[in-house]
Amino acid sequence: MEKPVRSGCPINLTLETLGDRWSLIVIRDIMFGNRRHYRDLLNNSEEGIASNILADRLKKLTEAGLLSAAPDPSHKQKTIYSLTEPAIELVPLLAQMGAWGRRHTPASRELSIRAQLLEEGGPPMWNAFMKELRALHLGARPPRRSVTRELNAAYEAELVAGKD
Amino acid sequence: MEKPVRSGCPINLTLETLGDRWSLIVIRDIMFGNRRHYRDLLNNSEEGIASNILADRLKKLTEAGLLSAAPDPSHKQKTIYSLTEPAIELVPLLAQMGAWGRRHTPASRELSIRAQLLEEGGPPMWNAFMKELRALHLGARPPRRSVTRELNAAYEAELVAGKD
DNA sequence: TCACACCACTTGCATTTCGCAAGCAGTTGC
DNA sequence: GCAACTGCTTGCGAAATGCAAGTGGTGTGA
Repeated sequence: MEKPVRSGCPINLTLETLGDRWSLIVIRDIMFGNRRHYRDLLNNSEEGIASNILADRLKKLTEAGLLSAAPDPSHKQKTIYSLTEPAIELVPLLAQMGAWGRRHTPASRELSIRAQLLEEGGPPMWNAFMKELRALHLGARPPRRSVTRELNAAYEAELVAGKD
Repeated sequence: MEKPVRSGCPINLTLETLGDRWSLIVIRDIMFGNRRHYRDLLNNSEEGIASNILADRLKKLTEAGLLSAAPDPSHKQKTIYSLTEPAIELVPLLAQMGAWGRRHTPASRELSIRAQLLEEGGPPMWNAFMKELRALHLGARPPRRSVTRELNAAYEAELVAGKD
């Protein structure tokens, strides 16, 4: 029943679960944007994902063990999506993607302060951020310093400054 | 004429050029397998890429400035594909992909010694490897130490040892 | 010189995935 | 009680993918 695996190469295996145009966008929005509900992800995605694609990705990512879905206690109809540990450990990968895109992509605009911070911060900042994600998504003990706050503050400041 | 960009987020921009099932596989084979010709990439790819898809990706990656194509002086009919500097700077990203796939993927078999070496070696090894790629693909001055040789030696040894 | 293998692709066609718009049953807020 | 909102689903045309076969040109051995 399982989809056959093309090869055992770990790069290929990563590509088989995440190698499409939307999976990592969804994870990015949950990770950096802290969007935890379907509607949030659907409407507040800058890229405009289609509803059926979003539903499909949420299902597949959940089946792949990268997300977990739970009912929201404050609202019977809402489902709350959380990152799992494997997804949290995508932080270094996303940091590298951001860094590469920022440097080598034609249209890379200035609106990438978070990628820049993550790039400059390097592994220590990634680790701090991952700790914080574990607190938010896995219920672990929260760290003292909030990297998310730093990232978002910088992002908001930039939005106000040079809106496009 | 250009395809519209979904958003300026650098992660998204990276995904728009590399976010499909084959682009990074092709780059991986050129990068780690040193396959420089169409036939090489077609036949020796473990994943079995289709010929039309390969042609399409080579074209797109060349247009995106990640590969360059040149006639092979030793054989008039052959085209030799080289990585460009932006593609070489994907080494950290691919290293992270390999590391993640090795750790979090169900079928990740032992046949991933290169990913492990690259993971353990960290940024210093990535940099050494990138230097060597610049020598191979851009005609830069070759470094003293060959990381490629190390990686490939380890890979061959493993192939002999635990063939699957 | 002539057949034959090899070169980088193309072409045609069936299957799968994507993307858009609309719809749906249940829930909440006023 | 009704409109707005919840997480999805459905239908359908368009695009991407995968497979097999073919094309025109070239190097190579007899």
